Amino acid sequence: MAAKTDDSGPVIPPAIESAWGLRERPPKGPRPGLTVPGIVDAAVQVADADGLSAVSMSRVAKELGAATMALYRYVGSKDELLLLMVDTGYGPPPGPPSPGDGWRAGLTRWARAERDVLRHRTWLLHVPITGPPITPQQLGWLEDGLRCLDDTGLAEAEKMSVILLITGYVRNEATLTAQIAEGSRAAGIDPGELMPAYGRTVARLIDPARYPALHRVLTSGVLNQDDDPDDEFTFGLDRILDGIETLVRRRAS
Amino acid sequence: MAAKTDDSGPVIPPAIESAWGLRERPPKGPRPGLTVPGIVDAAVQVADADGLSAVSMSRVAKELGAATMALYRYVGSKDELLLLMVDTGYGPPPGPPSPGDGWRAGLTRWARAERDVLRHRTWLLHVPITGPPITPQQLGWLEDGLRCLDDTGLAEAEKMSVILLITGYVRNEATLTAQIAEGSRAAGIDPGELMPAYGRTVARLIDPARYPALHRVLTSGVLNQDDDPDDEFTFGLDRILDGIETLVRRRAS
DNA sequence: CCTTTCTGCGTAGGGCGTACGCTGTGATGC
DNA sequence: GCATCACAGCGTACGCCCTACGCAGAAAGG
Repeated sequence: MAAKTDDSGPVIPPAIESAWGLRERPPKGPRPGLTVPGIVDAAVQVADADGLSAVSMSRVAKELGAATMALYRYVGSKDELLLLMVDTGYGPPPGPPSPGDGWRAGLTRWARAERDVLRHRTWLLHVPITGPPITPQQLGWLEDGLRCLDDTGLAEAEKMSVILLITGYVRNEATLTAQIAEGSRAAGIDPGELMPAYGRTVARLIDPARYPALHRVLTSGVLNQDDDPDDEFTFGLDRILDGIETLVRRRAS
Repeated sequence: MAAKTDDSGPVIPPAIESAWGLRERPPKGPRPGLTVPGIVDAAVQVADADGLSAVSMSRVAKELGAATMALYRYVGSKDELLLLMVDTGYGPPPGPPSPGDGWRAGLTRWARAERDVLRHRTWLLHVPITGPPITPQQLGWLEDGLRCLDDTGLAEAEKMSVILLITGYVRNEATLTAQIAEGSRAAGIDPGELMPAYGRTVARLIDPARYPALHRVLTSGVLNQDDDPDDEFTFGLDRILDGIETLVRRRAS
């Protein structure tokens, strides 16, 4: 006669249940010296400071003054810890759209919010994603995105596809931007100098006759001007929103 | 007075130079028993058979009947090997668009070609990308994509952005599709049953009052119908192409 | 034939994640 | 007040990873 009677349905990892507040402390035994949120916070701090590759079980444990294996009383595996790190790393969702805003303004705000998070925590992009969102804040982001489409007349499946489309774009754009920053840091050169250097390298490698279109891009000097990454982001986002607008208009008529 | 006098420009890893055929064998010393393409092919075979995580230097060496450290005479690091694996894994680009086709048909064909590759070699999605494309076939894909936009009147920078937008979409879509397949295999359930199971799990976790839009999606039964992944792919691609079409029209007028 | 230069690769070092089992704690039931 | 027993902490050990280093032997030039 326990409170849990949901034998049906797939098994949820213990750490996920605790993220939803569905886990109470067993009455017996010694008091836990650590907590799941404490461990996750420490891991996030390590990732913020030294990148995702610095996040090892031993490093996180050291940060907490505990032994490596102590963590495994709280998380089932490193992957589980990473899942919780993503939930914490994204932070609270941006909130529902303002009542006056249309769907387009709402989605723009939503997309920029995610981009801002990914810009500050580029390690989020390196966490291997293992499944659809299942943690509270992740689903909160999804919720806030879906709400932007409330008055569009799109089918539920279409709303879902639109949200997936946009979040995919944001992640992709953030990945590319982060790569440039990371690449220039690794090469020890100025960030604004990386793409020109890349252009020169490619120009030296390719045969203009075999790669005419690419050669035209290179000689046009596109890579030499360092454009505001914000403009690049807005360009792609506007293209996608234009495409969605076409669909919304069609559904409205 | 060697043939190489390009001291300017960034350093290209030796393995990349050999991929461009810029490397001749030194006249002295014992004959190499291995070749870079042979090593890369072996690594690709391992990835095809057992996934990217099975690709270790020792595993590849074993496949070739060589010792682990022998590989380091040919590739500078594992990352370099991964870079070459991507080049080989993508295979030859799909070729330039047919003369009669418009840009939209051309890009559709181009996008589907990449999707087909990523569907057969899902490990390509797990290779951490470290920089812009620099290998022959990768640049060939880029070339063929750019050619589709030859007659659109877009600026070179815009063409580049469009190609980035589409390849990003294709990768994202392929990642999601692969995750479903991988997740269902890991959970040991039918692929068509995974999303419904996911829907049931989320429905049990969330409070409908706090997640109204999400709750509406779940109760609409969207996740229960297993739609053709091809339709999902086409939906997103058409939205993006619609958005690009708006831009092309504006540039034409 | 000797020297040079390169290949193959054995050894070893420093990571990593985590299975297993021991020690001690501390609330519960008698 | 005490025995019980589930559980927290964590030390040890295993197997895997990448790769720096240096040595033995092969091939070609002089």
